[in-house]
Amino acid sequence: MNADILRGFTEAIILNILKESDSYGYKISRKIIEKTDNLLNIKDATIYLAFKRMEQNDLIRHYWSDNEEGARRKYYKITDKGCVYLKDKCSEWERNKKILDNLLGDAYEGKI
Amino acid sequence: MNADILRGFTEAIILNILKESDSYGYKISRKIIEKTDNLLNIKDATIYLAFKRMEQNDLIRHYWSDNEEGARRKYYKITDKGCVYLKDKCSEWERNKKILDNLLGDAYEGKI
DNA sequence: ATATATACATAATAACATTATATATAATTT
DNA sequence: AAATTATATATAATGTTATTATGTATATAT
Repeated sequence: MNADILRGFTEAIILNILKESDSYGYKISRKIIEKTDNLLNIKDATIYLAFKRMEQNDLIRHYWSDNEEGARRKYYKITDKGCVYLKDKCSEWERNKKILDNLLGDAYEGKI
Repeated sequence: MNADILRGFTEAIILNILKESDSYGYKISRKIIEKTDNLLNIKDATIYLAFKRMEQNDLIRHYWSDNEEGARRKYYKITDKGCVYLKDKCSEWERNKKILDNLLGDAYEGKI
């Protein structure tokens, strides 16, 4: 449940969810838990902070939902810049996987 | 060259090198650069800070080299506890790889 | 003689995730 | 009806770790 390895990738995780469809904090939080079978639980505060950073960097933009009933929801939409960022981050992830696999490679005899 | 994804894994990288043979800061630094073909350059200060933390947690122990000529070297040796820690970190890495692959999986069409 | 490589160390800074806390509404349970 | 839980957003305080900057010292190469 330690999310430290994912440091720096919270934004990419969120962006990849937003690429499928616009969404909002609470739902994204639940989706990550569901998608990872409860192995990764990114905290609400982490997500809202990431939203803030990403909107400042124009990776996402928000709008408020117009539903009268139910609690208000702040929806986010990925921007073109966000798509590029996501693609770059995926490349970075592939590269980093190779690097760390290489550096830890021979420590594996007897995996999980 | 961004080492942020490796945050939390600097210690495992060092321990894996120490598992092969006792070594010291400068040499480990060079070895990581060499092993990753210059893709990962963990800074000296990062390594020495990691040494400090790991020695406090009894993952490694040091001794000074007795060579009269040449600059003095502080060698480090992995402990049993360090071996266990390394093994755990490798499991964690395998687990985290699956999680992030899962979460970024469909953003891949068109890898590096 | 000077520059570069080797070698260690610490303080200051930056970045990001978590915890704690606050607010508010809707739905469910007792 | 009251209390609890789920839904929903937000910020301040804290903790961890990596980097940059800086300092010291010796050995080697130019």
